[in-house]
Amino acid sequence: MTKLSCSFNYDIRPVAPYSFGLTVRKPAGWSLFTPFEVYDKRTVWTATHLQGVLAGLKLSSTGTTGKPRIVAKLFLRIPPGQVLLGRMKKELGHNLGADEDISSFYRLARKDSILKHTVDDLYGMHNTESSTIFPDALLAILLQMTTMKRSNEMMSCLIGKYGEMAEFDGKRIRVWPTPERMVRHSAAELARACKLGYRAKHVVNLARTLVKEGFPTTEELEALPPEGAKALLLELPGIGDYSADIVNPHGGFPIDVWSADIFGKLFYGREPRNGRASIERIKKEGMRRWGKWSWMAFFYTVQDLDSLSRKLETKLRIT
DNA sequence: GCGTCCAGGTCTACC
DNA sequence: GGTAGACCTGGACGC
Repeated sequence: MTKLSCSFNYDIRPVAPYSFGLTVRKPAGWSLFTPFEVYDKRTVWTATHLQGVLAGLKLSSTGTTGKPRIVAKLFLRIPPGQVLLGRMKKELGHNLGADEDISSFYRLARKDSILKHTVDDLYGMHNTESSTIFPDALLAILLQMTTMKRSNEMMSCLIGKYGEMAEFDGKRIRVWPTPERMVRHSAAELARACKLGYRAKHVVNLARTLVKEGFPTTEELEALPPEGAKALLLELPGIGDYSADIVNPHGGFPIDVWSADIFGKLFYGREPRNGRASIERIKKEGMRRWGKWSWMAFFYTVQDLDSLSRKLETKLRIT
């Protein structure tokens, strides 16, 4: 347990439209930084690593979607220097999607027969990300070749046993483990403790690669061309085409068996007979249709399945 | 109760 | 360069 007793208050002014509620607590249940964060009406308590430092966060909205304002309270173990604090604030704003102008995506979406519904339903929702690729990469590995129920069990166990606990503002929030923490453990131990099966060796090998060879941060990957970033991600153990599209901060169109059913119905009016065999075809169609906005299109669609099912009179598989 | 199949992919050996 | 088969685990299903 790490006590974070040093705190700093400041305001974040996101680029409008920005819905705080939809962005920090996404309709499909995707967490902001960790599955163990706590919500209370217009406030979220969460924790993550900023500039490599464990940080507790209390975030509230005092604005509106059209005129957004986030009141942030940052909790740290020891006082940082002014330069480091400034970098952490900037990184947090970026990770919250506060600096992202989504107006171009909205212009495309308004003309699209599927997306026009999603941007009405989820107006102002922004994409969010972590400072390093490790949490998303772990998530992607734990989603592979299993049911959602078991993925969630593996994820909870991994974070519960190996993630650091941040204590601040009367809350205790556990965060995704860092690669440095994971390299202390063997694949056999992880397989036994959290029943990760063959995924355990991917988790350990990935952590070892990141610690030993280093790897660009999310911000550094964003500075590369999208395909260059993806090529680097594909070199990592346990990361294939689908996982790379989840992890890539440029976004991708991460089609797996589950989403192939959904987008198959949306594109062609019916679920593919063989989901796995149709992945390539459906992925190509999504990329053709939405281009550089493919990730945002994917993101908005999967957050809005319930409403889309009703509006398009198409039963979409929620889980 | 037991055997088989398969689930929100990736890797490797083989051709 | 393309592709079949193996890979942990546990729930669903048929018998």
